[in-house]
Amino acid sequence: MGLDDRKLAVLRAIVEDYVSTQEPVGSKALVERHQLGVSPATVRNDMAVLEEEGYIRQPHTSAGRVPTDRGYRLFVDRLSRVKPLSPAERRAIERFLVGAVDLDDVVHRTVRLLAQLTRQVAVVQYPSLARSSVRHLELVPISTTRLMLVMIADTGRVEQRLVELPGPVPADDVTDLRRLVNEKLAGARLSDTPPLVQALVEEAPPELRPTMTTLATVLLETLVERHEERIALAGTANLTRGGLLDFQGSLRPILEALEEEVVLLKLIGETEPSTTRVLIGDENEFDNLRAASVVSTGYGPGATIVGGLGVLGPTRMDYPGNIATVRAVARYVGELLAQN
Amino acid sequence: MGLDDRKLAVLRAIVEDYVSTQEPVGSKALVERHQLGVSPATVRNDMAVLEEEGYIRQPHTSAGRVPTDRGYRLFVDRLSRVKPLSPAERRAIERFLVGAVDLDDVVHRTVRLLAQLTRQVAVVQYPSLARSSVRHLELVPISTTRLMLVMIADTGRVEQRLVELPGPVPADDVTDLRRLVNEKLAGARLSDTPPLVQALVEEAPPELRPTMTTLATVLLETLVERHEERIALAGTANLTRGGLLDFQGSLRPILEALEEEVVLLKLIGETEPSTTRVLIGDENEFDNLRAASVVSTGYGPGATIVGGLGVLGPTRMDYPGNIATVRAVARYVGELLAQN
DNA sequence: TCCTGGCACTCGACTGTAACGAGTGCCAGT
DNA sequence: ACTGGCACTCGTTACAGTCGAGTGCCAGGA
Repeated sequence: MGLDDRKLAVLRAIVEDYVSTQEPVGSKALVERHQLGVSPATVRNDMAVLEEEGYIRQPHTSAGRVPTDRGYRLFVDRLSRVKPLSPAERRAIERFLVGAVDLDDVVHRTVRLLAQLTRQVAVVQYPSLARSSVRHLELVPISTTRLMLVMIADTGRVEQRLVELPGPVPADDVTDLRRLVNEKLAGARLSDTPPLVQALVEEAPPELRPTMTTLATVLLETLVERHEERIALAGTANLTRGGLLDFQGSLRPILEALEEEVVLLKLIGETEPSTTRVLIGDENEFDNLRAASVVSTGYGPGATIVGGLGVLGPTRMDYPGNIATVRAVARYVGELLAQN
Repeated sequence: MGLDDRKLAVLRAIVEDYVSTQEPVGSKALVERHQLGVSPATVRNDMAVLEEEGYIRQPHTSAGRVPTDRGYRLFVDRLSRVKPLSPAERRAIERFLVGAVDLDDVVHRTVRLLAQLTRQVAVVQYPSLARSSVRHLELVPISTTRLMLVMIADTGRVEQRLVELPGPVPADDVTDLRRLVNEKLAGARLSDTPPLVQALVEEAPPELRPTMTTLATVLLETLVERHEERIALAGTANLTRGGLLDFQGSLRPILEALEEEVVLLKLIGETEPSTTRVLIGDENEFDNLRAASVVSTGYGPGATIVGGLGVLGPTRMDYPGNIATVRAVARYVGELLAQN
């Protein structure tokens, strides 16, 4: 159980070397590349202890050691300081995000930026509707029996949905509906809307009742229940770095997982306040992603969190660097959102 | 030069066998599996001719033959009939597309469906704005100096963009602007708008002039010039089938190409009327995709084409099957759009 | 008690050799 | 014009042997 300072230093050295060389690291190479002040034999003894405790393992007898998930965990928790970003990186972030005109634009730029800086797969969740407020609801007549419902959230997100009306509705009624809906819902948090929508139906003047009922259904369905979350993804080509050594030879499970929005949301969707989360190897709940790690954090204007973003890569990744980048990008995006 | 019927039959057999087995096919196996009515030796002679003409090649001496891009081309053009879809496939298409509520929804379902049916990477272009007409333009005040401009196209596409106004604009003016803009632009084809937008500015009453100018700039920028095209992608995990044999071992170039919208648009964006297009191997213009083939076609309500869709996979793909599926899906999507 | 040098051992990576067999090209015969 | 036969090619597989990185253990020394 006793892991003295030197053993920890050895573990740190193993993680760092393995991450950069991608090859099992042996005792001799270790003392050569790090100033440990002891001989290979001593390091070997330490390694034996570390292995017994489950922090490292040998791919096969007579090979060097490789960190286990548990080893990475210890490394992340206790052995690494977050790497400060280089000025070049800071500049890249600013340059990349300046000039975004749109929420869509912001999200796309962000996800590409993250992928480029970390050289991993990047994931950005659009501001969650559940954490947004309604800024405005617009009803646009498409035909006499069809409306386009457009909702604009305070985060800049815009959602639309076609509404099939039970019968023809004159233009004046649409104006009334628009007014009623906005009076009731504008400014409300999305998560608080269900009772308000209910009230809308009950308080509607009789002649608008059926239309309002339809509208209410769509509102609840689209804006609260259905695919209320959106995700942007970039950098899948980065999975092929380290030529098949990571991910034991098959990208298939990873690519499959990346196509599932639900999976991505669980991985990078914000949960706790604003801590950066690191999921190493099988710490995540998906079998397909047992060989992958995820670094994620929440972002939002000011102190509030409206969504999550992060990167996914092999367990053998540069945790300190990626943590720093993810945090920095999240902060910049937050500032950008705050300006709007 | 003389390719008699039997030689063509041999080529067809080679393509079919290679596509299904993924292994170079030899003369003996060929006569066993197809009723060619001649001996292996004869087939060998035919093969020698086919090789000389560049339709097939040997990976190495004493291996079977493999079709070249040119061979696939001949196969597609002259040796294959489009495979009729199985009833199961037809049912799958209908089941999948029924119940779509949204343009977004339609596109997402379509792209997943295509990926699933063909077991390739599927690409669907959103209805092109250039080929759409404006149904309605909405201006939503966000603050006194900011508007959200929302455009709804007749294809169901909705685009929005934040407009930073030169100065505060009262609500009444916004109403006027909305009316003016819609009077001028509603119903116009997007591609015809530039002169109309110009006229809008010139005809605007003096007090609205500066605001209208800003609005006009954004309109032109966002709706006509900038990322006016959108793309949905699915099935990248299918690239890993045939375990690295296709794509000579590295998915990297393919994944990189798939992240470039421009590339995808060039590949599946509609061009000629409504023919199905097949690009085999290096027939496409991208180095990264020399090992890939693309089957694509246009879709749209009725006879008009508003966008493209297709699949991308290894040159060794089931062309007749994929052509049939792509066409069928395009037709169904067209019908779906026509209903709205 | 802890560290070190030494030593025997393991085992994957690499090399060379040999046997195998799928597939070919060519030719003489029908 | 097709066919059977035959020699040849060459990748694949199996096996043996060598090499060397890396280990575990132990006895000796600070």
